[in-house]
Amino acid sequence: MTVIFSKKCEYGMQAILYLAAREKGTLVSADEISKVLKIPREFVSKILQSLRDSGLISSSKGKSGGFSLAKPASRIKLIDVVAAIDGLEMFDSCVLGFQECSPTHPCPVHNTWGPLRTQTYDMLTSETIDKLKEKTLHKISSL
Amino acid sequence: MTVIFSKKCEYGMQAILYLAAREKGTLVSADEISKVLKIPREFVSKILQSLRDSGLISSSKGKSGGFSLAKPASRIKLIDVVAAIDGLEMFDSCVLGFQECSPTHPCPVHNTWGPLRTQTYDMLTSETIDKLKEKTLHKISSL
DNA sequence: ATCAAATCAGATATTTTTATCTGATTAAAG
DNA sequence: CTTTAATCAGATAAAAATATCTGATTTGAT
Repeated sequence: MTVIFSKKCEYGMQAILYLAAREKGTLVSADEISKVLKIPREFVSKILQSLRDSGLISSSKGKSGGFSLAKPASRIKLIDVVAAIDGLEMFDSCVLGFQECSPTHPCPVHNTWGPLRTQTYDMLTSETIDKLKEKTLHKISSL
Repeated sequence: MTVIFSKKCEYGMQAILYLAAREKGTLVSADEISKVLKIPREFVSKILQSLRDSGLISSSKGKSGGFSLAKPASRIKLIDVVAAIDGLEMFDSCVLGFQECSPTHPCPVHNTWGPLRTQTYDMLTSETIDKLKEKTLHKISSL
């Protein structure tokens, strides 16, 4: 049973949205993120580390350390998080799992699937973390 | 890294499409399906068994036994295979992984994601195995 | 200086998915 | 009636995804 993105990726998107929503110059600890978003602490910690490695967020160690966005929220898109965690393979591999699936050797749903995939990609590319800030605040307040 | 459907589901869709394309009253063995579609024999065998349990295909044992569609290809849709194998949870769970995600407590991408998901669902619902028969034949001939 | 609170890296554990093995059963054909 | 080619059920194995543990390091505050 699949749900588009891996748990890691879902958590990563939640976390980075939370960072953007929560941000007022202060650093946010993995512990806080874990508690608010109900993600296992050590797991979200690893995910945050990988997002840092990808350059989307930055971290500082020691007491009162934590995480923050590495660049303006307006310059971070959902697709960046997907690319960093799940990769973009899903956007150019065959939905029916055929090895080669191209315009010259299309799978049976190649043409109907294509536009849907493109729309999905475009959506993830146009949604910046910044644009989603208000909605994230609302969502968080209901957790 | 996710690709929408599980391997099982991809293989299941390929196999049922193959059955429809291949069908001229004859039964098709798991071995043939495995070879043509390059799916591990015992694995596709299990998948075929589960599709039989779901009532989409039927099987007969013994020499010259094999599998065939359990009903007219025009009455089998891709969504039936997805429902049988991966389940339909992906069509009503939150794409960002939030526990509750509803119009009253929407996740940040609830409204942009909704239409895309609906379109995807509709596509899988309108594509019958029968309609995809010709395209499947073309695809098979290139394997 | 010591303590406390945090990240960090690497190892380990658990669960799920993917794949294979074993042997039983069935049924057509020689 | 024996052989052969197939499904079938259940167990097992291997790989990947998810989650946890351990202890080291960093850094601000007491």
